[in-house]
Amino acid sequence: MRPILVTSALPYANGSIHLGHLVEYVQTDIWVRFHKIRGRNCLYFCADDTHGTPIMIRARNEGITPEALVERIYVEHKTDFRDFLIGFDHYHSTNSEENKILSEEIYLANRKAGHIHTASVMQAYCAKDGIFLPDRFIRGSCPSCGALDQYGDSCEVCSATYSPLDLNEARCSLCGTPPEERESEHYFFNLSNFESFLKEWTHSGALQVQMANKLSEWFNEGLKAWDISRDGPYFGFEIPDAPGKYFYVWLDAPVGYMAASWSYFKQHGIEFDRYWRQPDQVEVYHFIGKDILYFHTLFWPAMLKGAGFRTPTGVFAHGFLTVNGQKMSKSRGTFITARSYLQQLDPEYLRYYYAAKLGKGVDDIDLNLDDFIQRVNSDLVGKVVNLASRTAGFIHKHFQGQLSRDYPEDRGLFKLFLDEMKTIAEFYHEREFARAMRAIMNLADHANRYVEEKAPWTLARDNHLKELQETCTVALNLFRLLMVLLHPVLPSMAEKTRVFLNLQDMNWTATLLPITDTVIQPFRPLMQRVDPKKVAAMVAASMEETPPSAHSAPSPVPVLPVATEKRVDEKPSESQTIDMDSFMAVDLRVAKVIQAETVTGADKLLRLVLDVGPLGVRNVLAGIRSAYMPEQLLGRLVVLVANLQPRKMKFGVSEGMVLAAGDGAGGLFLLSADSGAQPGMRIK
RNA sequence: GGCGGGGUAGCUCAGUUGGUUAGAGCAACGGAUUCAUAAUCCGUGUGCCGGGGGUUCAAGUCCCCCCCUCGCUACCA
Repeated sequence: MRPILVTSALPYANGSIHLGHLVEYVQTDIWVRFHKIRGRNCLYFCADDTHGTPIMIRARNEGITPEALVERIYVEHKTDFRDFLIGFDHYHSTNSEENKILSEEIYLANRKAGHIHTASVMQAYCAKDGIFLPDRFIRGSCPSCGALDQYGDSCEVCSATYSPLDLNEARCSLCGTPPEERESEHYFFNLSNFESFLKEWTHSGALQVQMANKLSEWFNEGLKAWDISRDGPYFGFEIPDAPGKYFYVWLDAPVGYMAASWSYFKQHGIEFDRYWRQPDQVEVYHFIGKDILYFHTLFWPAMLKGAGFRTPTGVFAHGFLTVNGQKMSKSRGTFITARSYLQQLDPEYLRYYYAAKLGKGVDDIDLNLDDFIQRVNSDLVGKVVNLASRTAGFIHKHFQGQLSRDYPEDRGLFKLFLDEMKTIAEFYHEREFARAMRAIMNLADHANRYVEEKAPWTLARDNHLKELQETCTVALNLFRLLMVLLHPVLPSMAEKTRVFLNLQDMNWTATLLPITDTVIQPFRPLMQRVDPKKVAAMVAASMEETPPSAHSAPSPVPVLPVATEKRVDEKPSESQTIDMDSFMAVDLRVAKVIQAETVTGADKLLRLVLDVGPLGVRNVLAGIRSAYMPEQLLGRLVVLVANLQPRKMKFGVSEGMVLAAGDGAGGLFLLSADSGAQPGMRIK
């Protein structure tokens, strides 16, 4: 079996770990632990994602350096993960030497291969703060509905999307200064160069079907070049040969997977290239949330491919977390951090509950707190722990902790369990944890039924000691198998079980033999039931916590920054020649603007009513509001594409298109016909 | 607005290529039991399978329309 390398997405070093993040880390950790206890060579890596404007700003607000902030968060994250029993082999940081070296290497290799180009970009710039402002750092009133204090990219009230430069009364959210437009040279990664490779890769079985389908939507829309640079000051790595330009945080974030492993390999004498250059040697899997699919299934494999590295064997996406059926919310107290959870509750409750909900798909999962209490108590305490609790007493009371010399007749239960374990192993491997948990609890029911029917309390009363000892030996053996099965989910309880039963380990080997003729420890509660009061206390405490800053917006998923800046691609598209017929297929006409008006709710459109002579009157929605006032268009002659398929839009049907020149960045210039031309004349 | 995923018992969810009286766990209710962290065991479901049409001998499962919900995406024509 080839070794496997597994990662979870890197949490952003701008905030605390919360229950939404933990879905992914718990899911990955269970999968990794499963493979490990079955003896497979498996390594699990992760790191803090440390770069970008939000980190820089937060550090500035706190009056510390970004490095100091990142270091502090690193310790916090690491502690949270440790306490949730997430067993990384190494937890690293993207702000590391390894990451810098690898990011540069990947960039330079791609540049050498011709996958990088530059282009000019218009962006909002705050002169006072001296930085280019990401969309989320600009606030103003929505140009569409007028709602106050909205982000620069979309309106939370009417859900309109727009450019930050279109906001009314736009202000830098840091200092309140109105931003100015400024041009800057940016570096782009030519994603479209990888289209055929990506199409092949995404259908190679590396992805879940739902994900592959989503990908084909993106392919249909066309792959766009990716803006990978940001202007300084920016907390990140400076781009080689480009002073003042930095890698966009999303460029070096996934490289963090490699950097983390490299750091580990150096300490353990493992060859880096074996893992990252030779796809036939090792399997590489990334666990991610479905929100960052784009980065992991397009940019990331393309970057790796372009730089001559191997690509991932699989990318597994999961859904979002809701709490009590709704988005996590601070006002409802359901935005719960890892730490507030731990202050009240046992991490294994949550690990089990998530396991009981998770499948291989990308569906969202719901943490219903009442269900959580019932489910954990009933399954873990009532069924599993109870099995040991109800039989161990007899073993100590009557046999000084000694199990039967030989494994007794057990109605075939031990064998049944072993057989079922094969199915359950398959479930684990397929990430069908919910099915696995159901199958395990079904076995627990079998075991409890056995105890019920043998009625050891009656055997004790009637002094049938041999049978009593045998019955309890069987029950404890079944309990042990259950705990081996649950080991990936409940590592701490598995360890307590190991001590309790005096076992060498709790591994899941192919040849599990019954334990007999041995002395076990006195039973001690292996898990306390969930106390509803503590759950309530946790919610209450989460309700009191006010958001530390406006920028850590609540989100049900691991949040990483997303590129949203507008960009201008200077590179002319590959122009092919067309024949005369193709050109003549376009029916261009002179048209006269007889009416022009703004469109309510649309900040880029003008509604034009055009006189096209013999063709009648046309209604056209044109995206030219940024350059023209309606009044100045009245009576003007323009060029109309008359046979364009009518387009139904949110604001009505557009029956054609008026031609204008523009580079997408700044100006927009309508074409017109010389005086003397008449509406409806054909242009050719 | 467009695209995609959902909508199945009080709760959380399964339901294979359409085929017998639609399932599981938890909760609830009735009974048993008392070894066990008020745990366990037996028994109990009149669920318009979101609504309405349609195809079919037969539809939760296929087709069309609508409603609700979540996500992505849109001011471009």
